[in-house]
Amino acid sequence: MTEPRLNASFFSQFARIGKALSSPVRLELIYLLLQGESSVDCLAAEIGISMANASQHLQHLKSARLVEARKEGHHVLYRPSSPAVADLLGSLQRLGEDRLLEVQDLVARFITGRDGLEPISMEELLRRAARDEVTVLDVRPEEEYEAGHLPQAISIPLDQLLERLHELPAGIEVVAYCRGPYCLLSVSAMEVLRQNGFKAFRLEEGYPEWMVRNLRLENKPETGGRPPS
Amino acid sequence: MTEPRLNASFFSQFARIGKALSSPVRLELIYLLLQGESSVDCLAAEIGISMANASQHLQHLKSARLVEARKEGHHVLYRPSSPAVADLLGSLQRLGEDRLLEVQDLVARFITGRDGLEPISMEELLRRAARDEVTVLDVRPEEEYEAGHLPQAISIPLDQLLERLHELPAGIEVVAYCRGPYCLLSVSAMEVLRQNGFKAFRLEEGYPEWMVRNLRLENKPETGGRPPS
DNA sequence: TACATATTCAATTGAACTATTGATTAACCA
DNA sequence: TGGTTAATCAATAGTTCAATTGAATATGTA
Repeated sequence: MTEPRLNASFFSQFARIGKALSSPVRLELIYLLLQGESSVDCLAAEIGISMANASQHLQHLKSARLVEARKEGHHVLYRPSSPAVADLLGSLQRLGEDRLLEVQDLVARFITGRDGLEPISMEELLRRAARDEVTVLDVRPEEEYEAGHLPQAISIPLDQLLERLHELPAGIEVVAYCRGPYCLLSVSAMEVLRQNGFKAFRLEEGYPEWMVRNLRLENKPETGGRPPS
Repeated sequence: MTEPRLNASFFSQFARIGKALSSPVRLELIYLLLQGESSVDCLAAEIGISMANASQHLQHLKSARLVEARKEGHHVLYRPSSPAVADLLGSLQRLGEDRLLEVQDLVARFITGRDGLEPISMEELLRRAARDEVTVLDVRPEEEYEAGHLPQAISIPLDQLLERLHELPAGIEVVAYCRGPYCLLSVSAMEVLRQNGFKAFRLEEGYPEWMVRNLRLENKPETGGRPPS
């Protein structure tokens, strides 16, 4: 009988994906790309690295098939290659939060602990939204909103929030969301809103989490923007 | 307003986990540990590497909190630190199978394509098992069976299968399972069984996949062995 | 207590990875 | 056609990583 030893090349293939996830820079690139497709120079500027460096990391991600690229004008636009990427990053984050004390520390320090701003859950949001009790506010940069957002959400990027507060319906509570549990945009947004007399909450999950969960819902509610192709 | 730039240390922490997943050897170690806890020399022997090398990789995994160790006699037994590890590896495999053509090739060559031995699904198995129509056969090494197995499964390791065929109830079809979709034990088992007149099928998923899905079931069926602590 | 076994530690080697720099290609615009 | 911008390529130096070897540390057994 042939010894049914599994070829080691299986594991080498999966290790390619592991390698892609092994650099903080690449993880941040993926994280940003999950907000919507973006060009190399935007990404480089957002992270604060050189374009050549960003380009190389993106090539690395592309060769592991985690992202895809298309050319438009003089820009090359990268995007995640599949919803399974969001899923994988979600698993990674869950495990990290579960097992790495350092992450728990950082979460407590930067997010949860900030003067009792407890977040609300997606279920809670959907419940209140169904009864028109809330304004859903997207505080990410405008391009990310345009690449896709939660249904009924209105867009006011955080840096314009103060001067555009009048656009928000008065007397209705506001739920702000951003890129995800580790993004601080909605935390700051809540502080601004509360200081200006709004009853405001923060959605813990962000757009990528919503995408993942939405894909698993049978009856998907109308999506606001185009889903990432 | 303070620029709410997310500290790069978040990504560095998650990259620790990515690094742990970036070596084929470490992936294989995790894969084996998902079958049940095991000692360093067993793992080293199974993979075919030196003990010092295995030890170092295991320490690497431990420092990323993917595995834990306990001492028993002169053996140190390692095990996955959390069910979330199985979940992460599942996500990784799904993405790999989805995106990496090389994996698809290997799967087709070694597993699916082997003379039309189409596998059955877990749902199918549960349906047939409920009506006592099948014998569920665990063909992994005995220690792995003892560390945990599917309900009602009987254990005959592949290398003993030929001489222990008489233990299987005659006239009832057999569903063999092993470590998972990339494990060839159940493929070989099917061949042996069919050559000896049994109606035999292969469960595509293995023990780890069953664990993950079982954890998500509300009404969990009685577990056969002890769940990994 | 001495010995054998299982595991880890420490040091070394060569290979692989990261970020930087400057040069090069490709697409658009005047 | 020449200029400008975006992106990639190529070469480099510093760093990290993997596997090997041999020594050191426990832990149980004769």
